[in-house]
Amino acid sequence: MKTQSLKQQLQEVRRNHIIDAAIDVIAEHGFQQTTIKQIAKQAGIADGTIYNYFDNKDAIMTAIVARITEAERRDLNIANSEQLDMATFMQTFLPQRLQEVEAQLPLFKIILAETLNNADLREQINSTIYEPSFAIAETYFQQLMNAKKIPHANPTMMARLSFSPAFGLLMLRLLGDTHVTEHWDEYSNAIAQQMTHLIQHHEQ
Amino acid sequence: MKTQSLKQQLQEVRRNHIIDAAIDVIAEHGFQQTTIKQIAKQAGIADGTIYNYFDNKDAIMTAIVARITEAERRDLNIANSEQLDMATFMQTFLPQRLQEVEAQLPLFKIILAETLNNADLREQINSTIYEPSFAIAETYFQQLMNAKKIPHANPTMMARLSFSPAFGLLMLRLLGDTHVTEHWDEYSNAIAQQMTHLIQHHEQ
Amino acid sequence: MKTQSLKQQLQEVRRNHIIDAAIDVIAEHGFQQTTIKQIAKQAGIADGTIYNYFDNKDAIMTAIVARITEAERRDLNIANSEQLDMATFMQTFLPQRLQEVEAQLPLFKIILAETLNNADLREQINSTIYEPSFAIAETYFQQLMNAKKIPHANPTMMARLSFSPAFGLLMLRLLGDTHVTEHWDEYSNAIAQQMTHLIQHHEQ
Amino acid sequence: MKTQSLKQQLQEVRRNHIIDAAIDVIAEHGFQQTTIKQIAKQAGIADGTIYNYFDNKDAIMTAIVARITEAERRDLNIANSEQLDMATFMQTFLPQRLQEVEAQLPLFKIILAETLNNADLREQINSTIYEPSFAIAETYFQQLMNAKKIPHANPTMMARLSFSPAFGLLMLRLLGDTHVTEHWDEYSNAIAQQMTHLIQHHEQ
DNA sequence: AATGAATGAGCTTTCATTCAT
DNA sequence: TATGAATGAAAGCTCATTCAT
Repeated sequence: MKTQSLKQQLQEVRRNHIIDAAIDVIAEHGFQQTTIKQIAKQAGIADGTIYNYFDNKDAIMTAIVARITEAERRDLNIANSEQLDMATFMQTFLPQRLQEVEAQLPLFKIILAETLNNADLREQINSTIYEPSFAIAETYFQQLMNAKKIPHANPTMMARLSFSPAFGLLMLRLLGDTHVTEHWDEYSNAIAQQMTHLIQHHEQ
Repeated sequence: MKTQSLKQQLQEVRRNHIIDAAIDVIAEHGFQQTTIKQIAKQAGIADGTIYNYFDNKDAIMTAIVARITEAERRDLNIANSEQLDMATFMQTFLPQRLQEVEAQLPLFKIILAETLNNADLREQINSTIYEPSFAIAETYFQQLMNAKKIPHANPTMMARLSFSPAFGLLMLRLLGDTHVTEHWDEYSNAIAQQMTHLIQHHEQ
Repeated sequence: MKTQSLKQQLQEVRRNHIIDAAIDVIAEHGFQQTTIKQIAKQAGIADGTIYNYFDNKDAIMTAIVARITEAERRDLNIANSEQLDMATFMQTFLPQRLQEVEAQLPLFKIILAETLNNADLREQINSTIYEPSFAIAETYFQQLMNAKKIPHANPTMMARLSFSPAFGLLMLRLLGDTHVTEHWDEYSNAIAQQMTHLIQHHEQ
Repeated sequence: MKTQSLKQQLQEVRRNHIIDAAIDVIAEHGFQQTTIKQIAKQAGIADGTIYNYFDNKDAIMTAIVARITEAERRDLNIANSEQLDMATFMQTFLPQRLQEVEAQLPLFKIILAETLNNADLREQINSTIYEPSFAIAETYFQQLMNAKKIPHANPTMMARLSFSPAFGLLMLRLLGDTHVTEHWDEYSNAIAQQMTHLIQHHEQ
């Protein structure tokens, strides 16, 4: 555990306050469309103050990405360490995570939109989150195949096909589908079931 | 069919030429990051000339959206009119459409990114493309249910769950997943199968 | 001779117009203290227009320096090519050049002030103007020494000592000495005489 | 002598400490380019503390100027009071002072650069240092003329012409001439000799 | 119709200055 | 008195848009 001086802790609090404010306004209109003035206003501070906490506007995006990256790394570690059996994973862990996603929707929206437009960020997200996540899934499927618990197939493709429904559902949510938004819990459960089903009956 | 004067037809050709150029450069770095100068250069014309064909920069985005809207409307009409049976639809029409998507990836990317950032555009896309498409699917599923060809379920939710895998796969592609990109045909076929499977065995 | 298209000539004219305006205002308050807005106002154009002719503010300084550099190079070539004997050089060429300096005082002031504060510019001026000028003078003195027309001495030091009076006078002028300003012609003649005298009676 | 309270003396010490720090950093890149933060850092204090000793940034420049002004006034008084004969002045006092200049080069550089850019400061320096210095020299030369120790001439012009070599040499030094920098003692002696020579043989 | 130079609003960023601690 | 975070005016620069040619 890190011990921080009071001053450092205050700095951290204020920095997070700015990131929160930034997420609020950026989620509304996108990163490029959001001005430093807007973020400052949302945070209730002056424009210049932001530059006491971030080198430049891009550094705010970096901090937002770091937030997701750290959250994901934590989750990956959990997923890795818990060594759940498939049934538990699919019926308990996955739906839970999908439901948790709800709290992070603005974050996902920001990063997704920016990732589509920014090759550097795309590369970064790919190498720090996306690929490691799929690598874990692939290993997992491979183990299940070796143990004959699921039919033999290409684990790389299987991983992508298995997670596509969840990705797609997330997109529908982000694009503002009313029914998905209003019945998010049902959908997330259904998707988890779907994934289980797909994995069990997978054939290439 | 509208008959257009030669002058109008020429106008239309040049307008489309500008839209093509715009799609090329916008797909690279996003709409906001693309300048009128870049579009003009790509189109081989002067900045000012663009304003003879579009009221302002936003109108270019509107035109890009219109292009997809029209393509979708055409496809919806076909889907509607052809009255395909489910097997044909799933095994022939859908994979074909997913493969066709490849040619329109830049277009999807642009519109997706912009849709995430722009509430007005989101609303517009929802009402002109998204909702009508799902409405058709819902009706279709309802008919299948009534004919007892598939199990009874909530067609609204079923539609969304059925198309999520395809949406998700498209996202993986847009986010630059190497394996999906390199094996697009296999993936699109697999997704079509998956959708069929999901619909057949749907239960809520 | 370069032949330029009309468009290029117009560009050149407008560019020079901006440089002229820049010299006017910068000579008043210095480069750093002068804003793009001030230069634009002096030139009678909008701020943004300046950026059609210069990449950034520094490029304006570079252009100002280039003006002096080119003028100096021209003069160095003349001095080199004319192979003047010492008497002619000291009594005709030098006073003439000192008097001509008057027209370029604002330019000298700007570059001098900036040179004192900017190590990069200092290095550039040193290598393109300062050192080549002294190199010519040193060679010249060396030749005179070899020909026994002047006493033997260290030509490097001699060059610097000989030109110091002229430098010093220029400084007095730039610093606003009233008497020097009002009797510039007399001073410039006297300095030329002084230099001749110094060279003739040089001893280290 | 003023008697100051301990508090006042401490104040004075800290104030001078800040001025020293300011001279160090300003000499590097110029007054405008130097920030209060840089000066504070160099002085080892906080930004805000500077404002306990100076009203604003300009006041620091004023203090730097005052330092030179006082040094000059002290020297002028000495020069005035000592009533040196010309030979002693030229051969002893002047070279000594030129060599002393070396210690004050950063100060000269700062003030020179700022004087070129700032008309108010120029006026101030002129009236407090420049003109009084030349006035003394003029009087001195006048006395020598009256005593027939030097040829009759215009003492105003003579003063300026006599000191130009020293000014010029100082400029070469400030502009970074390598040879002058590395042989400063030789140059300062030579310049003193030169000035003597010029005064002795002066003719207008 | 096509051009592209000119425009100026609006952006990011800097930094002298203030003031609560 | 010393601190340094907060402030916001003002800078350099970009770029959608206009319009004389």
